[in-house]
Amino acid sequence: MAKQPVISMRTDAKELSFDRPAASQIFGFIRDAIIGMELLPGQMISETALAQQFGVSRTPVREALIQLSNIGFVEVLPQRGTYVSKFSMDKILEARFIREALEVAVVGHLAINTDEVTRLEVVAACDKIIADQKVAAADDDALAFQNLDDNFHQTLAGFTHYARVASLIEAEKAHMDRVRSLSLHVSGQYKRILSQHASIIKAIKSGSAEKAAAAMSVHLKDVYNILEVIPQEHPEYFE
Amino acid sequence: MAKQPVISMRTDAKELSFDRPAASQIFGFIRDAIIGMELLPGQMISETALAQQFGVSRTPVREALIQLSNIGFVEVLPQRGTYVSKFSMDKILEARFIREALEVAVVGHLAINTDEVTRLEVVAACDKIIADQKVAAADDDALAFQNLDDNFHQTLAGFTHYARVASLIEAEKAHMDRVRSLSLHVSGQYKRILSQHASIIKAIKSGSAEKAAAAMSVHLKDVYNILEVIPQEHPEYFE
DNA sequence: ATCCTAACCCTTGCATACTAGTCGGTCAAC
DNA sequence: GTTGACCGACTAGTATGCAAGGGTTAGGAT
Repeated sequence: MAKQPVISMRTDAKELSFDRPAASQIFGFIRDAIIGMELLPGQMISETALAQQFGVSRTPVREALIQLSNIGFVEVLPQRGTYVSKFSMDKILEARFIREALEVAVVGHLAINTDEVTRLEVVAACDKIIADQKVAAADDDALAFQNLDDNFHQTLAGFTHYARVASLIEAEKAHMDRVRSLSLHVSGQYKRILSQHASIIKAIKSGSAEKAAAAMSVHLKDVYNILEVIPQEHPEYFE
Repeated sequence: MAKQPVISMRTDAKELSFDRPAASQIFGFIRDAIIGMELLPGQMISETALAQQFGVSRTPVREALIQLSNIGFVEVLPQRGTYVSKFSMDKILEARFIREALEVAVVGHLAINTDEVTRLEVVAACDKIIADQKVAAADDDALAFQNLDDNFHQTLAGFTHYARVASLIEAEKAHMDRVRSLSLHVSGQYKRILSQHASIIKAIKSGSAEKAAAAMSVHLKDVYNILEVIPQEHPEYFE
């Protein structure tokens, strides 16, 4: 009946739970697949195929894809198709700019616009994360180290109580993580990243907004520098 | 046939052009209506009513409303309805925080990471806008002054060539403009705003990132201070 | 009069069908 | 061999109908 052999009908059929909107769940699945490079930059995404895989109609899939295009993960070309976004140096630099602007403001805010009790809470929470990161570094567990890095930056943003700031930072970081997953030089960077994290916390503890901002700025510039070799290694994913 | 008397079938029927997706056009119309306070905070929005007014089906209207909920202009409650977002001091402060972070970074970037030719272009473009604003202030034309203010900030962001930065700033500013439209004290502020704008440009011209950032920070804090009286004047729009 | 219940109407979420635009291949004309 | 019209198989955009759940209200029992 179907012209397509429907070979992979169940290949990666994900189970959707019933207590949450399907569109939102599908959004999460596809986003994770893109970050995890299961869906490759430039690859076409078929609304109908996804609808079959998830066992739903095109409508929720379509709504998920629109959301993904908002955060720059896919591009939808009317009447032509929907494609996983390729990387571009411009977009990476822009993501770094936005993230640096926000995170610098966050640590500056935490350093001066909070009482000492809160500041100590921040320091305690982040010191714990740094300690865990040292363990992950000793074990050479890049994935755990990565997750703790996420945790570190989200914890800082979380203490501002600005929920959207945290989610913006997370979104910008996700773009970087997608690119970074192409390269695994990370393990060589443990020590530098750890000492940079420590500098940021030290500055917040001392109540110096300038030092905190400067430390965060140094950290992010350094982290993004790792990405500069990737376009040559994987030109097929860039545009 | 219809249970509704269809009284206002044509009340504000907008014409949609055929060369662009309906959903995107409807998004623009509703967003402008919300900024212009034609749709009031807390007011319910009916998908079906809007579909009738625009002469389309619910689908594109629905997609437009989802987009609007992403930028925080409406809230959609499943099975209950879609409502224009009310204001809240928390959200206003957060919008200010994000905007300040980005705009401070923008002027800092322009002050140091550009060659002198570009910097002179920035200064020239902004000086022109400031001159126009002086005229608008002399005429007491608040609307023109407002539009030029938009222009000023968008021009600065535009020179970074980071398109998403500009659009993020615009989005955050839109939230403020919506609140500000409740109050028309603006006319008393012309002189201060003008001199603040001039300070920002002067700092960029001198190539001092610190001074430029500080000047922008002062400006934005001052502008948002105007909003602090509004919750008392219009508690019905706040939550 | 008060409380509980059930029917109804409204909402958004999803499914399905249809429209129109684009790509790719085939085949005829030159 | 090259070009161009045509046709079929895709695509996203839109229309419409149905399902599921919350809110309100009328009506009956107490």
